[in-house]
Amino acid sequence: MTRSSRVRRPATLASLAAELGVSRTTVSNAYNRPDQLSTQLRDRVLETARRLGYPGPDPVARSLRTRQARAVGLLLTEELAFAFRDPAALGFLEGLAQACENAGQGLLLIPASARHADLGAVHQASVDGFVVYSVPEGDPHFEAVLRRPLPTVVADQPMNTPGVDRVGVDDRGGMRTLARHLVELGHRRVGVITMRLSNTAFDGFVDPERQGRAAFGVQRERLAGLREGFAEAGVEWSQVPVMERFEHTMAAGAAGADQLLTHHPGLTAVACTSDILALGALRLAAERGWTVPDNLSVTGFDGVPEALAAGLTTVVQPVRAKGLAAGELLLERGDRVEPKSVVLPTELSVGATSGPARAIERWFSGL
Amino acid sequence: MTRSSRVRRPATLASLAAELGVSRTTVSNAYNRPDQLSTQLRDRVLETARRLGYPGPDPVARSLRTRQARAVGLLLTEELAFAFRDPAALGFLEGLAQACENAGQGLLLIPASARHADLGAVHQASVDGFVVYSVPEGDPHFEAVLRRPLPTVVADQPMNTPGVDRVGVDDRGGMRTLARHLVELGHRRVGVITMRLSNTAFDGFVDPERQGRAAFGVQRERLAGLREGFAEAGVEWSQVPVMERFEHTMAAGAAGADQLLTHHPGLTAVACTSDILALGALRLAAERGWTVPDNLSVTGFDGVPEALAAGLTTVVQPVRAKGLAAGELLLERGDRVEPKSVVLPTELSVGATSGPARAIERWFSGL
DNA sequence: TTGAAAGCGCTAACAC
DNA sequence: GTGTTAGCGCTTTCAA
Repeated sequence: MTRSSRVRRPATLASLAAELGVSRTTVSNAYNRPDQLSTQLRDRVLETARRLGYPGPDPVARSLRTRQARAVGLLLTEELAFAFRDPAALGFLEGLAQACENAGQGLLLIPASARHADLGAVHQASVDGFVVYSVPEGDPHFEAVLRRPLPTVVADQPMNTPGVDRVGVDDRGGMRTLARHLVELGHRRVGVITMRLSNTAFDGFVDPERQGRAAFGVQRERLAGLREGFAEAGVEWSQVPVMERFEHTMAAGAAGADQLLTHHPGLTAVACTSDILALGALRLAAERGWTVPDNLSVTGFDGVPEALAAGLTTVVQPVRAKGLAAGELLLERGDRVEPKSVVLPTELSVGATSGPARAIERWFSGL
Repeated sequence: MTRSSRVRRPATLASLAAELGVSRTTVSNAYNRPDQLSTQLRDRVLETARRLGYPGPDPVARSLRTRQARAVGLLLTEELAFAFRDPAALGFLEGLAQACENAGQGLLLIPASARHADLGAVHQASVDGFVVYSVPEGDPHFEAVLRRPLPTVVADQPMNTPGVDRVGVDDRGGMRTLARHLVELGHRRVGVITMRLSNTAFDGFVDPERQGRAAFGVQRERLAGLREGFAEAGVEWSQVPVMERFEHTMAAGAAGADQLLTHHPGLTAVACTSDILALGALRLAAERGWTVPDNLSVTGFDGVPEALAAGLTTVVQPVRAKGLAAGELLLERGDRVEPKSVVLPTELSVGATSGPARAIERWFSGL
């Protein structure tokens, strides 16, 4: 069978019915309700279909008629390829894919990076609902999703979208616990490296005012958790330098740590709002010849495999479960009308990168 | 705005036209051909749409009419979750996603694991074409794809599907080069660990006859490459023990190596058809207290990050480029009719796990 | 069991 | 710049 013969669409359900001398209903039934017609007739229909090269009911036409697409759309504002590179996103995706597979639904990845300014991809997505993964507040693609008359569940952010289901994790509580851990170890002079707070490219120190205005609610929450945890020990948040990095790579983490520690050489600990950034900070410490945690404590957030393998002290969030929950929330909603919010727990994983604060030693041994 | 009000679909293009007192064409044009009507009228249409809560043209109806879905379907026979765990599959996916994004197309992951015996997901996929990733010969889901009157490109396997585009890598040549490398190092007594040759669960030694019948063409090719490379040095293939493992995990690699080396204690090198298996073999060597490569040489295939980081001698294939090429082949086909085949080069990466054959030493030092 | 009729919501000629 | 007409291919009451 050559490609060209396969690519033409010769037969339709109607033409098949005509050929057979039966009604369209009968042909439709042969595919969709085998119990509605005799076995012989059904076999004759299927056999003739094969002969004519009829590939079965057209899915789009069927969708139009039945009003369902058997697929869920996934909106990420990042480039699609990012989803396959970022370990946390990957875990989420794996869980979501699992939920879809369990329900026999497809998963449509929608191209909606900032590059593509047009919203066509969202408008054109043939899906029964949307999962929105970690998108900043006010994102136009997200707003286009909301305009579609379809059920939607948000994962992580934006938070507090009225009437929309959400699944997230206890970002604030996790970070508060982490802060307490550092406090217990004696750390009072701490610095923070945070992922981007908005989608305008910026790298540098951010004051509390800008922190509060962050378009990424998850980062706001994680910073708030740190603030609360340190406040318990009397550490004034305004005295805690917070370094923002637009890119989310180890290189960005290293550069952020470099800038942070250059301007605040007295820090005994650096808390990062993601593992990737923390791994970068670790790398920088190594470059400077510092021993972790003797000269510097470094912590992360997420609990991605790479970080756990590296022994990073971090807050572990159940990324896979989050993806699974998002999918299930969407797929098993029935006729529920009240929006539902699921918050999954986080857990502190104490690794080998946090230890007692011993700032002075660094000056003797490290430099 | 509450969820329930968003979920209802109140307005259609027709009702909007009626409300406005214009024709449906005009409303359609307002969305699809802004240049076909005056700005004032267009604004009036859009404004009224907002007021009535009309979410814009229904994508399914539009697809039916225009005969395009702006999405490509991806068929993998494995569970979807697998795709997010296997590093080689991940690289492929990343490249493919990139290609889709560049073209403004969605990427639909189709649930088609062996678990779901029904082909509905394939039949129901609203896409403009399919990419099929590494599927065994005779796979029913794949055959269902072929029956759909849509362009299709196969990645890796099955090989030689008439009339269908394919992108793959030089599996055979890569392995031949690897074999020569081992030969140069003096290895003559070698064993092989291969990924599954069919989808019937089997773990154990496989004779050349079963090797030739393998449903996974890629494995056939890699084995053939080894055979040819060793043949040049006069090593008879029938004397080379080949161990098959159904699972594709490090644990499976370790178990395979254990069985292989127990039955053939004289081997000086183990060539694996994937990095994951090779990493498992490495682990086993460590467990036995052997030094690699002094007591045993171990090689892989793929060049995944983990393996490269571990210093594995392996054949590197450009997985990302393969995904990108698959997407581009599908999306940029124009009205080409001749099937096209793209074979990407592979490259030997000599790491720290292959060294001169020194079988005897192992007996003194290792046991 | 089978068939006739009525759309699902939209776009694209083509005419005005 | 705007409207008329004719489907895209299918499912689903409902009646026979």
